[in-house]
Amino acid sequence: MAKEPEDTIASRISRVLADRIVRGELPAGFRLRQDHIAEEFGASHVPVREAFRRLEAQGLAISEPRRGVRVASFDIKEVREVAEMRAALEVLALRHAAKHLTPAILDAAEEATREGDAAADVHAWEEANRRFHRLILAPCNMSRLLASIDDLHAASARFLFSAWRSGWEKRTDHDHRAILVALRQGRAEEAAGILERHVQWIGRAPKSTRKGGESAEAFAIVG
Amino acid sequence: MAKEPEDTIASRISRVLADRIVRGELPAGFRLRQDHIAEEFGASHVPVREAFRRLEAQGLAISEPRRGVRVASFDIKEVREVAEMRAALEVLALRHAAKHLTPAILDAAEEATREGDAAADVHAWEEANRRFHRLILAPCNMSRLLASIDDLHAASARFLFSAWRSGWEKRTDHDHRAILVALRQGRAEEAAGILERHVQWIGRAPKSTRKGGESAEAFAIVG
DNA sequence: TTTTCCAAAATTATAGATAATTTTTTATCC
DNA sequence: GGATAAAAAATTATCTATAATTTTGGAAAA
Repeated sequence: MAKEPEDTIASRISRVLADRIVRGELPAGFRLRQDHIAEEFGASHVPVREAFRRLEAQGLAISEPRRGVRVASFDIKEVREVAEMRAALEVLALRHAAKHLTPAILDAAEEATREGDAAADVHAWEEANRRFHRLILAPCNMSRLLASIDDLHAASARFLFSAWRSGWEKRTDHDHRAILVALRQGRAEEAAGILERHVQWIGRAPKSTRKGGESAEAFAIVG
Repeated sequence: MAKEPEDTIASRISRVLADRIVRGELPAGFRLRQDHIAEEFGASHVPVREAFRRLEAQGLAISEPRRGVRVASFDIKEVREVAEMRAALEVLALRHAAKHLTPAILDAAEEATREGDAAADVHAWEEANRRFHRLILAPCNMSRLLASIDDLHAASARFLFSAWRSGWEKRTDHDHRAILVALRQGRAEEAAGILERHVQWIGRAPKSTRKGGESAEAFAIVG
């Protein structure tokens, strides 16, 4: 039979909850009550508690002993922190991945870029964006590094979805294309430099902000 | 009352087990049986399972559904991976911490270096080394980043302890001193550069290896 | 009306019990 | 003797039950 990625109730619960947190269905500070969640999944609270420990480690929930678990809050400062960590780690991953990249992988990454440009909503864009990054980084073959980057992507996506509650307009991702051009021509360091600046944009207000200022839409959409 | 750092049985178990794994008391591949551990701690297996999830997230254990949890294996490739991640993230942390460093902090870091140089065994050295890094990085005030670095330090220490089963000889840590000199003189970028090279040495065989070759002692002690 | 205290309800953390799976042992066959 | 299969033991994953803690919702006092 087609075996699921993971087989335990705890891992299923943690995946579903992580997804809800990232998508903003569960808002920051929301209290995660173990019995309620257990009931929803038709399980007892034992696997729920295990799922909590996982979410905690991913930075998506915080637990206070005897006082329960809440969806982690995040402010713009933490978004910047995640962006800088991503920049540092993705550059590292790309430097190692570069020598293993094949034309087929780069074609798939270009396809992901096109799908991102054509995305009809923010969720579709995020999925394509994440796929792009994963495609060009996975060949580094460093599983711990990739796992860390995945967790950081989740945090980034959470910010993206929370900031982008309103309409979506298509645009062209020039950074992704420039990265691919550099990689195709074997200029890995240049690609890494573009990637670094690209990811660093997350959580920065774009240059031409109107006086409006504080609005959530005032942040650049990048990733 | 003086409250413990964390208060649940699960967190206590995970801390103790993490320590044993890092120190090599529990060898790679060793099977962690939940009932045995529960019995040792006078607890039930529920908190033990929660501790397992934490160790898994830290990369110290791996869990296969229905087949139990084992101490994570690690080879030289993973040690290098951890070293590179540490280099990338510690440089990032230091760049942010630099502007918040005070003479008092740098004095404490120098004291940690002296204690490392005077250390009588590998455990004392590791403790002092870790303290040095933590002191100069903590002022970056980025909790997620610091937590990641802590986990990577644990992985590094595990390698250090496994490689250094034999005698210990004192030596002087010139890198730490050079970093402190640069920081005292406000040359943060230079300090970051030294730190990067310093951490990158982990898991690299030293230049002047005798033909002996594969022996565990053939790796540089740095960190 | 606001504050303070106390009881009721909800919730967490843990223990003990059970079904299902994996591992080990033992017996059997070639 | 070594391989194989069945039976026994050990172990995992989960559920149900219970003690302890925290939160909630008033009632009494200021």
